[in-house]
Amino acid sequence: MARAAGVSPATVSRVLNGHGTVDPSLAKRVRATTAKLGYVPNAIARGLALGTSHAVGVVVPDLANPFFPTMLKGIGLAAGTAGFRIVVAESNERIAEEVRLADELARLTDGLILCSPRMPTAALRSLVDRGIPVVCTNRVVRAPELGIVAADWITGARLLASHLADLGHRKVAFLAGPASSWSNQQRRLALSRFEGLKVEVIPAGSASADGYAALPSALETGATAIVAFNDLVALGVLGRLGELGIRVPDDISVAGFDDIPSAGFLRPPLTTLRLPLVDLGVQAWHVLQRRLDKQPPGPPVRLLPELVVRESTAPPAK
Amino acid sequence: MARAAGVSPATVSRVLNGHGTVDPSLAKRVRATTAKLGYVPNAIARGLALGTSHAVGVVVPDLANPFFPTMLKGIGLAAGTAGFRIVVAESNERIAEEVRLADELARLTDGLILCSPRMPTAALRSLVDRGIPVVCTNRVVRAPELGIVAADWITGARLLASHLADLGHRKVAFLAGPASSWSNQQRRLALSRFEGLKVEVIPAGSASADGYAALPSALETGATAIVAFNDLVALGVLGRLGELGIRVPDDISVAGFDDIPSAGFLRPPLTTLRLPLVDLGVQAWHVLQRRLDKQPPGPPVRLLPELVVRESTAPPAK
DNA sequence: ATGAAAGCGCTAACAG
DNA sequence: CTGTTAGCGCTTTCAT
Repeated sequence: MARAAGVSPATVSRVLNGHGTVDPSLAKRVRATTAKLGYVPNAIARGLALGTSHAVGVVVPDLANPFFPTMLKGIGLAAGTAGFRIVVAESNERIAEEVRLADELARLTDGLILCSPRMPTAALRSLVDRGIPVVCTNRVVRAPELGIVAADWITGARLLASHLADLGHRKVAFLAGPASSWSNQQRRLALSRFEGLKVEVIPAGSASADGYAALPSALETGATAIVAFNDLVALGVLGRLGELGIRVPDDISVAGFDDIPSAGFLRPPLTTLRLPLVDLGVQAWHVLQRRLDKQPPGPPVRLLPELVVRESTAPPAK
Repeated sequence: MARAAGVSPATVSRVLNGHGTVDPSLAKRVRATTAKLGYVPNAIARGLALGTSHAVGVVVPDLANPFFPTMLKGIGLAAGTAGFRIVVAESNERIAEEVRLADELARLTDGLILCSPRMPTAALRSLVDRGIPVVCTNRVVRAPELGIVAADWITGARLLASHLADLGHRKVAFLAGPASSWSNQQRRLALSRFEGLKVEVIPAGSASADGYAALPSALETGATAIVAFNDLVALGVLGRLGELGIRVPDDISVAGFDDIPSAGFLRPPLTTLRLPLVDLGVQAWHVLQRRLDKQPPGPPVRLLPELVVRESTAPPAK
């Protein structure tokens, strides 16, 4: 390339990166040549020389849950503005896979955003101790150099519990998500501790099929309302309920978490806790950027979910 | 690292990559040292030296549509087995963005998988002409070195049309997707050409909100069945219909395309055309792998969708 | 079987 | 303002 334009590689680098200063006529010649040859700098070589890939790794448990893609939009948006690209990997909710991916991405990129990670705290710490800039979303872990951006599910779940209690419910079934999920623990805890509501915890999972499968057990508890770990699980619940001819909210109330895009279009529209997901992604990027700049991550960012009351919750039947 | 183990870098490289042959005792020492230091080879430098990144880029129009994540699972699975990583980017249905991303990823990776690309054929050809291994899913473009993996929507849509006609429907409304979408064109074409079914085409889009918004126009046509561009759009339709108190399938039938994971959990469960998405992803990888090995892509792979009849379709009311 | 040396494509420091 | 030089961290001939 340099030869084709009759200049040195350094000059090419200068005009392409807008550093130093170059004689306009030379610059023009270089640009003309790059255009003619369709030349594009090799990002790998550039990364090696600069010691930075201008890419960050993002690992998510499950892309099929709209929760994560929505957050990715936010991360991608903010990172793109700063000239960074994101590399996303999916762990399929498997912890070992998650650790492996984080490790691998760390070698390849400048930093990591771990979304709702399920890995042990020690593994998380080890990443940080290796000097890798990492931010963790939806999980709070005490570690000085770890960035944290998480929802305040305790307050959020209390909002929901209080909505249900106000409606007159006294006993609710909570269809729990993955045990290793911090969000799940928080939601369960807040619900259980709420005064005036008896909550039965039924193990379910994070997918619609899990909700579908767990519904009968929830029914057996005699609860008048069902709170699902997330909207996907609630969707499965709604499906099974419809199949059984049990009406929502007349016979039983149902609520979820996350407010995925479909939540408002279901029949009945789902009452749920909305998290500003795009914003959450943007914030995660900003915290990471601070770490990339060798600055401390700053205090944990906590986002408050908003209760979205739709038609799936109502006073109990009797 | 090499010094720490008291050997040359070449030897380290040999034991880590299992190439050449090294004295077992040396190999052991190297391995011990790598373990102690927690040393991991720098993927970037490795990429430069090898001339390959062992990564492929995947660009999708919209991660929020479960269609794409599901396919990504397939690609990731197959690619991972072959020691490749995938880098995914989202174009948000914007054509210019899509072209830019493809371009950028091409510099960074060894090959490209473009999912349902909306870019002009010329742009697609330009990528191929630059010698980049690329495979295109859900779009058929004649170009010798371009790999193609696509659904046979013509046959698929005919399956659906015939199901509807057999039920007794004579007039259906098709809520069309993005005009630049090949799938949309194919589906619309096959439907329109079907004998014995009058189809009214209503512009909608690819998201639930588009279905929700377009429903009134569809109703005005007096159609007894609505076919949505995809399941997400159908979801919006179902939501609006419920809101209006119009019963499905008693008053009107609804069908979609794709069979996203929620389709079976909706009320009523949605009749739709299922594509083996994970398999589609796996196939896309295999075709790309052939190109990475400098082989021709082979003939276009066509997958036949399967009609999944659930409860959202029934004979027309009157 | 092993080490020394060259080079992947680029950028940054240093001369001129 | 521009070319020359060195080097990013690794792999791979080529000698030994």
